[in-house]
Amino acid sequence: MEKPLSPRSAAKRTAMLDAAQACFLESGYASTSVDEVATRAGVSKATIYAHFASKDDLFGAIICRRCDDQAEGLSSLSLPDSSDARTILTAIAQRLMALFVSPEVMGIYRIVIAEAPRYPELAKTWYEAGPLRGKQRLCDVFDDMKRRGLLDFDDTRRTVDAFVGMLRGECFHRVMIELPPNPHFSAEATIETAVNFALKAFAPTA
Amino acid sequence: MEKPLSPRSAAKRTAMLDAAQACFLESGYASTSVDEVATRAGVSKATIYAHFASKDDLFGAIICRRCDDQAEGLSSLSLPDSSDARTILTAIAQRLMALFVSPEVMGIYRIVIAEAPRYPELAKTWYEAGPLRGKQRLCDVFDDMKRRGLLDFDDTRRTVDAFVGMLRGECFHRVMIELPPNPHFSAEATIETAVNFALKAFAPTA
DNA sequence: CACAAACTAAACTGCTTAGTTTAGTTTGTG
DNA sequence: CACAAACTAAACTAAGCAGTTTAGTTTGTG
Repeated sequence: MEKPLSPRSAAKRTAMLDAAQACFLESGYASTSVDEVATRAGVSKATIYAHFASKDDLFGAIICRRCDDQAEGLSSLSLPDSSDARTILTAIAQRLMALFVSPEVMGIYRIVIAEAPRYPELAKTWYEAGPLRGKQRLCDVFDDMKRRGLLDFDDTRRTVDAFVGMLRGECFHRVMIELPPNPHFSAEATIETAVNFALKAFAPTA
Repeated sequence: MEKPLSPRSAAKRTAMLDAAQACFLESGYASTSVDEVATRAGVSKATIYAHFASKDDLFGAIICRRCDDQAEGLSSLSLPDSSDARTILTAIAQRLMALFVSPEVMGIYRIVIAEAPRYPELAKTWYEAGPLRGKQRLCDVFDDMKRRGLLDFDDTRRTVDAFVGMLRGECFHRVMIELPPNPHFSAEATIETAVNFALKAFAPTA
């Protein structure tokens, strides 16, 4: 339903989005000026306003692009074909944790949270394209493990929600507010605790 | 090590901090002007600059005051004197969840996250006075439960971290980015899932 | 090469903001 | 009531910013 868009334009557009994303992640939305974005993108300010109606519109375009990326990234997230619950859960937790603390995902997370009260629809779009879709995929994996007798639990969605939540502890928060890491709460330790926790709670009794 | 401060001054100071906090929580740091704060506090702008060296300084004073409040609030957090693990864990989870989603705590959380990259020491101060101290208190409670044979686990801090993490799931995120609540992930359901999870994993075997 | 679309640098408008200054007023205290 | 500290309203400086305009340049295409 959209643009053929000449190759030259497309390249500029990408450069602008990349630059804007970098600026916003570094300095936040309000503290980033359109001139900065233009300079960083190697583009004139007039060009930015030829592509985007306003600074808000540019912000929206960035979030939407990230949503598309997330959708792609999720479908390529493959898991080991193991029949050991610990192996699978650990692999899931490692991938999730790596995602959560990656600078890009963390940066978007920070900025969406900060701007959510003023851009509720954007926050909604991001949340549904990212965390919600991700959890849906995890539900499929958990259901599959249940079917294979590797785990036993009642409500898949709530179980997955709790499992993912355990990964957002001290370690995650320290990255989020840029505190030095605490070795007692390393990513590995957090993952191990969560997996042990889950195995104890959901090991099949039968 | 500080100021006696006349009662008149102290009242104005409080009014300024209250107004500034409300403004920052509503609109974020960058989007709030000092004039707005002055108007809201019923105070002249000159008075603000008589009390605080800069807008940054004002921001810092707010975070510090919240830290003091948190420290007080935590020590008055009393728990039921029960010998049933479920009762105690549920009470803990309810209090934590109520705290997490309260507008004031949520507002500070959002703003600290958003501004953390630019105010790392403030974020650190806040984190240590709030979440970290809170978890320390929880560790005491968990240790006590272990001593009384109500729970069994290895590493207290990691266990508490995981338990608290489970409360920061879908429900919490929806509040954070102001999405309408999902009945399947109500606060009550989240608490129940987390408590069931913990009881299964940490019920004493002996 | 001619033409149109997309771009550029730079100046410009109009507005907002942090922070200061001034000149005068309120308020508690002796 | 006299005095000093704290306050006030309002004007002011200096800077930054979103967004526009202008006049001219690059670039792919027929």
